[in-house]
Amino acid sequence: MPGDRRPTLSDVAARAGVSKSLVSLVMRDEPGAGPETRRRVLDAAAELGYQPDSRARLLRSGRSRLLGVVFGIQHAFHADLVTDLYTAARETGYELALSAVTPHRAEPEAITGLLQDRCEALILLGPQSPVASLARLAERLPVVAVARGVRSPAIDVVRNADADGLRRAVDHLVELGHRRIAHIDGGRAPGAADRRSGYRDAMRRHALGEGEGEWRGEGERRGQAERRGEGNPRGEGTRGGRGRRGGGDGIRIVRGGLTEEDGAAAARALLEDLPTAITVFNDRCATGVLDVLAREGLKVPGDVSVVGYDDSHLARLAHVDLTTIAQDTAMMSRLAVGRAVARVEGEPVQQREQVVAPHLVVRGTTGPVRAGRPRPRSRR
Amino acid sequence: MPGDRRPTLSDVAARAGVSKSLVSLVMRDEPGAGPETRRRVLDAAAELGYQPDSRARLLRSGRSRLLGVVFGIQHAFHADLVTDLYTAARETGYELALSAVTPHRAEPEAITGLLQDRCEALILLGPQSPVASLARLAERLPVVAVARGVRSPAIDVVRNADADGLRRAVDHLVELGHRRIAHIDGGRAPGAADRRSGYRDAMRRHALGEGEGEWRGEGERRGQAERRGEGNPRGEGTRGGRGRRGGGDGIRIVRGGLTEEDGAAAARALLEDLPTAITVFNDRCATGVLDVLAREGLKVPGDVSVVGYDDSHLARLAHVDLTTIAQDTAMMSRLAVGRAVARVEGEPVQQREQVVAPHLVVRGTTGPVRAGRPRPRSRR
DNA sequence: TTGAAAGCGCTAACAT
DNA sequence: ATGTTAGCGCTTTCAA
Repeated sequence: MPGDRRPTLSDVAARAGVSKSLVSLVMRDEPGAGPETRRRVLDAAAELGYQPDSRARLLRSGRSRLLGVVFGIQHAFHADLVTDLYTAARETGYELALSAVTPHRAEPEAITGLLQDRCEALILLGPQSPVASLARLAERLPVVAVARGVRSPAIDVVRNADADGLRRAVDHLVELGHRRIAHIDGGRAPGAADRRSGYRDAMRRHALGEGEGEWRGEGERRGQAERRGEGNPRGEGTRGGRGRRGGGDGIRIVRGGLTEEDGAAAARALLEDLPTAITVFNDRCATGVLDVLAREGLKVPGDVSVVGYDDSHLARLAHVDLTTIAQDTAMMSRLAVGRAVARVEGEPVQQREQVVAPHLVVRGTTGPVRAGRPRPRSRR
Repeated sequence: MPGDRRPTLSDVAARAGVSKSLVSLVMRDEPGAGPETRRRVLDAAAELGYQPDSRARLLRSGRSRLLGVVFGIQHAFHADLVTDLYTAARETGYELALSAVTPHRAEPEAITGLLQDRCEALILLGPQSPVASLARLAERLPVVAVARGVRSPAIDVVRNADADGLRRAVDHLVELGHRRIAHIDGGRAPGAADRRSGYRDAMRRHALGEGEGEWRGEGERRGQAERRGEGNPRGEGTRGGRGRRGGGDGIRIVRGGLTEEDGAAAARALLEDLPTAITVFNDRCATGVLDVLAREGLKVPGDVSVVGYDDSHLARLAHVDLTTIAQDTAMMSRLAVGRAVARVEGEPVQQREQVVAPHLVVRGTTGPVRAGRPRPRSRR
């Protein structure tokens, strides 16, 4: 019952009739113990239900072999990354210490916890802290930012080529014959600026770039500041912008966001003058778009094609079956863990930033462009 | 830079010109140090960027003040719980240690990690392990199971009154005039059996209970075994059952599951003979139902009313706006943490099982029953 | 191959 | 109010 003291190394040693040192060796699978001794020790440990105390172990050895991971508990994409991070870490002999960012637990708090646990490096998923404070953090221990480009020489970055991803989405749609292609963006979310420019570049490359209009309902101009992605990417300023176009092809960017709701709002804004294809900031947002389209009685991909981003679980669901741009989370996780370990072990490092190529996953929401204008069946 | 040794208590003591004990006291905010000393120590600590080493601290004090939390990283509902668990823990002076279950990291592994961290109690969200192994675990330390009823005297349980929840859903629909009410269940997921019986009971109480038919496509009969909720609740046996009814009111249960996909499949099965209202195992599954209904051109709640379960983020999204049964995650989290702490501190405990009442949250997917039969616009 | 002893950074008990 | 000492459970010398 919970009340007996837990067995320690000494208990095992006593029971096996050997010294603590031997038990220590055996438990860590180090060479230096005879086979017979090894067996006796293992038996004793099993009988006592001995579990090594990681705290004492790490205290003494001076290192924790712990990689701290900060993630947003509400982010499906972070969940995918964490899953792969566990796998990647297992191969390196380091353990993961998880610390969640929640609506009531901000990033600094999540980080502090990990520092007290003496993590040897930090892997931050989509970090929201200002670059300056991340840089300060990096003075204390290696910091790897994943899925957000951080412009600081002190911080390693693993991200996917966002611009490239959107280029692939547009290329795919153009191949299918689409010319009226809109983009629902991610506002100030990490990666959103790059995805916007990827969309813009691709449109121009296909000679669909003329006639770009205002895209923010508030009439606010896009500035440099937003490229830095500072501030909270969620929950503010995501009201759907009004896409104003007089017809013809052209770049058309509507303010979206990270959530289903953002996507739904943006989709409603597009209904006035529907394009034949929509590229969306991420899968979650695309789900909201699909939902609105369905309620309007529009066929996907018959009337409108939709491309998401992330290849999250959502996209793979049979009834969603979303064509999307996949981020290679397994690769990104391996790189993040690898880099963290390299820094901890003082290995030389080439490039501070590692960019992973995304790839297109064609599913059921994209198809050839149709003749004639789709009409929404009704307004909700 | 990462390379200088981190400052220790002794460093701070030396810098402040006092003993380690004083620093220790000050850092823990314990009484016993003069105000002047306190200030000097705090300054020194700040200048050095000192962070206490939780491992050493806990090693020495003989306890970890750590509550281990095992959660499924893909479960949105678990994310809500973890969010609230952090909040609840903060008030008790205990810290949370998170350990995720992923597709490549099973529950036993997640638990082992926490044991090595010397957690003083374990809070398991929707544990999947067999009761026997949970009971064995409970011999070593207090174990609290959340959101799954575990029938073992050794384990504390915090769950919501699932049957009651479904009763509320049915009552609500009946008040709106519905009589043809179906239930899409959660298969063998934790809580699914209770929700089924809640649905059944409520239907009978409203004299809508006659005429229950087969509900599993496989022709399999419901047995006692499934009530125990053993085995993997995900991914198997979730093919949509065929609801066979000849018209008239009655109990109608269709096999669903936990995911959007399960809901979509079940909804398609219902299309043949559409009820006026559907109660669904959970919000995620209900989302799949809504999706299929929208694609069929059916109005919600005009043609069909839908009630979910969980009041997860999904349900709250403006464009989903799902009427649902809310589990009080804040309360459940408080109870779970409270119980874990009580066990750790040896306080006497009344009931092993704490059941939280769910409540109805009326949103936009339920409305008065309509005259006439809805017709699906088309088959997908 | 094995064992004895020191000490990781901290807290608790006991001085002063 | 402050300092001294011992020792948590383990790993790491170092010696046998």
